Amino acid sequence: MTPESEVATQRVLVVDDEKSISELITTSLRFVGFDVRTAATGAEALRVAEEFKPHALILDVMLPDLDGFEVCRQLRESGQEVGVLFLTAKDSTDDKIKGLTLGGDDYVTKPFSLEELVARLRALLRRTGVVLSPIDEETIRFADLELNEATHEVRRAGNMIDLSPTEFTLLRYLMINADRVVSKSQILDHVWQYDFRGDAGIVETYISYLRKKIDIYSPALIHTVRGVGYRLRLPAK
Amino acid sequence: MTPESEVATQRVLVVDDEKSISELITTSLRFVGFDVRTAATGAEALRVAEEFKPHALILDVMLPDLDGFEVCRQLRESGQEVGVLFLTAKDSTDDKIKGLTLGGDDYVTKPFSLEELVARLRALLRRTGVVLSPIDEETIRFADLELNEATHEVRRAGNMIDLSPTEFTLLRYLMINADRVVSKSQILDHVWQYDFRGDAGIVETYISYLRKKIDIYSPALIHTVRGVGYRLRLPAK
DNA sequence: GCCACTTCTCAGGAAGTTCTAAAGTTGAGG
DNA sequence: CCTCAACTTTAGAACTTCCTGAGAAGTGGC
Repeated sequence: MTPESEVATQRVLVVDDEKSISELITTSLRFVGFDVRTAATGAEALRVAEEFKPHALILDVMLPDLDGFEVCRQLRESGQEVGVLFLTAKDSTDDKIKGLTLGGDDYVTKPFSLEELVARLRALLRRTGVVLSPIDEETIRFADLELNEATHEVRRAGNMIDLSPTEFTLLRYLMINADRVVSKSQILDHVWQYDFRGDAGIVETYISYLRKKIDIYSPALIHTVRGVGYRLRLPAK
Repeated sequence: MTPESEVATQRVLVVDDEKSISELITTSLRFVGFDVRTAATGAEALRVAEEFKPHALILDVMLPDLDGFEVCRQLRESGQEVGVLFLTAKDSTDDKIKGLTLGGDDYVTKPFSLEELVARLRALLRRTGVVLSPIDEETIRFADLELNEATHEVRRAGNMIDLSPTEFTLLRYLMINADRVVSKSQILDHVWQYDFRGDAGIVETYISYLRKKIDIYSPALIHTVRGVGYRLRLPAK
């Protein structure tokens, strides 16, 4: 993730009772320029929201007191217009999760990758009309590469390219950091789920997959900087 | 490393229980103009940080009491906005060496070279918005030579030059000390990892590599000062 | 319940880097 | 202008990093 100059600051309230999770999210969001507050319970969330007036909530559905949906309901009842990104367990069979996207809300399952979370949050803010920064575009471009957040479509020189979810997230991370060298551990930290226990070797494998899909066109855009990391760049003059 | 006139002084807290390491770092950082304090334990780090209000921490993850992550957590909890450069063992199998590069933080593995450490620290301060000195640029220039930290690109008269990691670090050291004579042992102490056991002859070899890459253009910039060391300079008129 | 797809691990080999050692060259002092 | 130490350059051995293919394991669709 990269520091960006936001035109104005978007406020996000993070609600989770697991300290490690809420810290992870807070740190990342602050770094990419959000104004963040946290709450550990539903009651606290309602209290903080009242005076903080967040543009969006990141809300764990499992809270010690009220559940996430109830927090959301009460908030809306009190007239606050706010998009909500729910955090749910992967195997959640909760029916309530369904239909979330109808209301403009969205959900992300735990464990998530930080790139994914931030991308979803941005999409949510876009949908709910809170667009304060020019980086909140639906399409990211670099050279003849195009990546669309909304449709998950990727094109090189106009040709559609089919990517798996991980490949997509990795490419987006490279594109957001175009021209800069990113190390394998940075990639691992941002693109892979936070509970991934393997080593950075997997990044090499995925770079190889990506190259086979996007660098069969020339010029090659994904470059290795030996001993340092990878870099998306146009060939030097 | 060389004393530089900083516009204002950046405060760095070094936390490591190995005295030799923390002294090595402290001496180097002081010399390049940082205001440095040290702590040997996590508890001490928290105490010192409270009143010293450092801009950045250099923090060993292995401490006798709290570990580095815990120190970092408690510090952030207390509202201190501070970038952290973690020091970790190279072969660390610790699961926690995950997510270290989030939030603008970074890590360096032991053993490190001092140039590498200082470069990373500067990059970190740049990212976290503490830029007090003109040396904190992403591009260093001397004559028609350009070295970019973020892209790892080196150019001479606009031509891209491909350098290995050691060559890159050596050239950066010469450029930071442009016009000054640096001895072979100074180079060895700063550019090579602190546990390097070979002799200074290696510096001659790398100077030779570097010349073949950057001084094929004229005028030559790397000059030998017999019996003293090397010096980057433009020919006298 | 089978098939397609994705994720991840592993291992062999290719490529690049580091370092030593030894031979060649330079230059300053006598 | 001879000599010797200081420096330069080269070669190559040892090592590290990176790339890629193959396959196991897991997941989801139909």
